[in-house]
Amino acid sequence: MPQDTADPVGGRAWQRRKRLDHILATAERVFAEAGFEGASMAELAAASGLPKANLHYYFGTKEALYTALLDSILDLWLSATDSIRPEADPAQALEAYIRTKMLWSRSRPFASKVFANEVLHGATHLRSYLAGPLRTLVQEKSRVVQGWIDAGRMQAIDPPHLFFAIWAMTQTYADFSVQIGAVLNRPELLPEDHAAGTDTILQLVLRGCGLEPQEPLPVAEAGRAAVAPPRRRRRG
Amino acid sequence: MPQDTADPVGGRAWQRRKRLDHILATAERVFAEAGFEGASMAELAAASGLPKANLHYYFGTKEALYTALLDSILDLWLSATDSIRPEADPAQALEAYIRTKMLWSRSRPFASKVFANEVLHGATHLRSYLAGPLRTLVQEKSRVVQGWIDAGRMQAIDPPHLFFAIWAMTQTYADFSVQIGAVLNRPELLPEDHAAGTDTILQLVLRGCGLEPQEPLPVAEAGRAAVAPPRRRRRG
DNA sequence: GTCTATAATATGATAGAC
DNA sequence: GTCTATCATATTATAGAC
Repeated sequence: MPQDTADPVGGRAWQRRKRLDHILATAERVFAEAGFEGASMAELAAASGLPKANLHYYFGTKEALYTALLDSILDLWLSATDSIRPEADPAQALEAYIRTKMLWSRSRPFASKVFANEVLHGATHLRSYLAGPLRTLVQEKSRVVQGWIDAGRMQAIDPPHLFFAIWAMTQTYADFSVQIGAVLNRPELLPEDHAAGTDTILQLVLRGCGLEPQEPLPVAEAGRAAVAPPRRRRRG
Repeated sequence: MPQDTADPVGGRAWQRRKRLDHILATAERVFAEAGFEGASMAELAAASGLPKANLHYYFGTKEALYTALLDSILDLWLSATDSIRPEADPAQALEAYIRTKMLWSRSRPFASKVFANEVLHGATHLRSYLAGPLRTLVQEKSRVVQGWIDAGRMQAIDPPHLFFAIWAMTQTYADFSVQIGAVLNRPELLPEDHAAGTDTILQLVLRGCGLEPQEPLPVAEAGRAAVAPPRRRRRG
């Protein structure tokens, strides 16, 4: 061992990274449930099984820990729109986007809640992200959607507001899961609830954009037997 | 003045009521911006122009003030679904409901944020409301919607999840206004932004439920001129 | 690098003068 | 009824032993 700058796999830096990730994962849950001010360093320490001072050693301040957590969430956030490309089929692209967002609401509900809490309270730590990368992304993807509209490939709609609607409908299954669970009379949301939500959102967006196969419409002519529900795959 | 139990208009009780309402109105804004733990009694006092002890005199504890505020918000909340009645026209009823919800997102954004914050953090103070009056209401209104579907008056859809989607899309213009404003590059949302949002939500829901006049659909046949946007009244 | 003990401050709540 | 002064506690943060 001629040099002590070496840091092989399993070394100190890796140990450190592992501990940082463990703290961040715990903080995601605690901050999601209590908010920034509602969560105390004592609570965060207890939840991660470490002494309070240890958290300060790794992150300095509570706010630094919080912003590190936000950064780790935003990394994930921007990549979801990959399916929205000019050459893609509009229906398939929107469906893939909605399914991806719904998957995250189920797999990363705490991340969604931390983000929601931050925006709800003014996005003090997110201003530059919202007005920067996010706005750029929405502008870019809106041009793609507008291109589909101009080419007659889908019904006209205001593209940015379409994105706002999709974000709202998908993220509500994470952020407002307590309300949805209470209304559906469940202790917590089941996979089939997410599946039914996905079906509903897909129907609203795809039909709303004129992208669903238009089955015989039940317009003014009642008296017919109830139309069969347009059940999609992955039904619960 | 033979009896001192009299309390005419302009009397002490009225003064008291006025002051309570003033405190609640201020608290709505402060709690919306900071959350329950994030808002301090000192901040609430400063915002309402009263000494801290005065707030404690009127409400006792911070939590009592907060729950009083929540109650005043819930009173408003349940009345929005009045238009959803069996004999109503589905399209008109849903449109009226969506417009009412959007109006509140514009006129009472702080109330919406307080509610959102409470649900986001587990709805500790709202459990009985969510599992009680709200669930009952959703069940009742879902039967109405299912009746419309069974009568062939609209496309099949999962009624509770339709309500979740409408809540999410409309309330996002209050709860996430900071994000929407940042993306649209505005210091704050303009009336025309709310109008464009209303148009988008109406299109998704009404067309999504098979309730919009089905204009010539731009299905597979491109090469045609861009279809005219289905602009609704009150456009910005 | 890790953790116990403690400092410095902010907060919810109240006693008691007016 | 109203408000100033103050208490008791909880919180962030750090000093310093190991």
